[in-house]
Amino acid sequence: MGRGRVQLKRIENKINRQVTFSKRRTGLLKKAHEISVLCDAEVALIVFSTKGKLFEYSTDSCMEKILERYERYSYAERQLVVTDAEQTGCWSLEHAKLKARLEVLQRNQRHYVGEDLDSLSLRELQNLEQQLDSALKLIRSRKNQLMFESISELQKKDKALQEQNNLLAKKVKEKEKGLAQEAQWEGQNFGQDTSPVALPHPMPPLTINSNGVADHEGNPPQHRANALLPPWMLRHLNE
Amino acid sequence: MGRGRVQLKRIENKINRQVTFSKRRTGLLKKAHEISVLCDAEVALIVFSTKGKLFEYSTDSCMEKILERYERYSYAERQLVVTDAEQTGCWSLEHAKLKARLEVLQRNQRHYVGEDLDSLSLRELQNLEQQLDSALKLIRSRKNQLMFESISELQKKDKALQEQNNLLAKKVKEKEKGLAQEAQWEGQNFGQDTSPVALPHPMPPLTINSNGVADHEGNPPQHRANALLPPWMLRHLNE
DNA sequence: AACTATTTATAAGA
DNA sequence: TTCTTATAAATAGTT
Repeated sequence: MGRGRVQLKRIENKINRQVTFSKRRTGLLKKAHEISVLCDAEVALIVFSTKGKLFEYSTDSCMEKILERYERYSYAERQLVVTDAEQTGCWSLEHAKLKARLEVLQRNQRHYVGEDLDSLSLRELQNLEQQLDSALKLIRSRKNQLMFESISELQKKDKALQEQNNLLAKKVKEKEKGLAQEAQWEGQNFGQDTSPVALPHPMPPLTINSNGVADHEGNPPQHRANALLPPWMLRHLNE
Repeated sequence: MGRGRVQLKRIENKINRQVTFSKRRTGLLKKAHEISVLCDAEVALIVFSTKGKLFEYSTDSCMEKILERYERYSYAERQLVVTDAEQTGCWSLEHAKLKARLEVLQRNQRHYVGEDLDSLSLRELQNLEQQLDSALKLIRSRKNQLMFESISELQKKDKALQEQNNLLAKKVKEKEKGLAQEAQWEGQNFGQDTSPVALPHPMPPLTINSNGVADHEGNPPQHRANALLPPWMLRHLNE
């Protein structure tokens, strides 16, 4: 569009090239703006002159926004990359993957606590129910195992303490006797309370089914555990 | 440049806009390429259509290189310089954070499906149990709601079909009468089977408790639902 | 997707 | 650079 045809090759005359650059750059930016407005498109145009000067146009002056959109779009399209610039891209890809995975997990997590269920189909709900149901069984089993371990440990301790108690009581009695004799001999007596200590919580007999699972039928399990256990046991639950 | 002036504003006619976009896009890309070659400039052009489709041109197909150059240039210009190392560090920090969060979520997720329970204390187990228990309640409630919705919808359909069926049966009978009369007159009869079609699954009466939750006590819920529903219902469960 | 009447862009000249 | 102008290119409306 001018007084002569132009071949598509670098203009060798420096002045000419500079002039043409100036004119065409103006035209290009104008056309970029036009298509953006006329056709409701989002355009980003970046031009570096030979000398390194920057000219740019972007729809609504949101260059960064558009470039980000571009990155997202083109990463989704692309697959693997290698060079320096591309290594950066690869990292960002990793990042995007991580993010996506995180989102999936978070979504699942919400489902596991019973939130956001409206987005699930009946089939999915059924799977979820099944999964939670069996998880719950495992958890209860483990919980009971831990509780019974605690109990038997405490029972052992209890027994050991009682024995020690008896032993001490015996010794004290013997000492008393000796002292009584000395007192007979020396006319003195340092008397003490030496009756055996009564244990506060005699353990009830416990029966456990074969795999260590106590039965939970229907009702709220959390109250259940508390109701079954004496206070000292609850204190023991704090790990 | 066409048969009429064009005002610089969005083309309202959708078809026109789409056509114009296509034409101008071609022109724009061509011109971008031309200035790039003729004037030895580096050009990056990104266009998103209204519908979100991407079109791009970049000198030597090095979009990323040019975008990086742009970032450097424009950051330098804005004096918002973040050094390369800093940028990397920041990004890597983000990355690490994401990863950590992911790990936490994954750990939780395992607990939610009843795995890796040995690492939990009795207290934690109890919390988990409680959480899953209430989630399960919510899930079952939602599931039942969905099922009942399906059922009532199908009941409606059933009713409508039955009515239509009756109507059709009536019509056929009338036609038959007419034909019979004709046959009397003409000595012929084109008889057809005109009895109403029997519906295969008459719905049982359903009762629902106030918040749409059917009771699940103890046993495997997945078998439960299947056992409760006739085969046609199960087919309906595939969302 | 073609066609073509016009408008627009721009090469060359001043 | 900028303006002018002849001409090439682009494209709006039409088929």
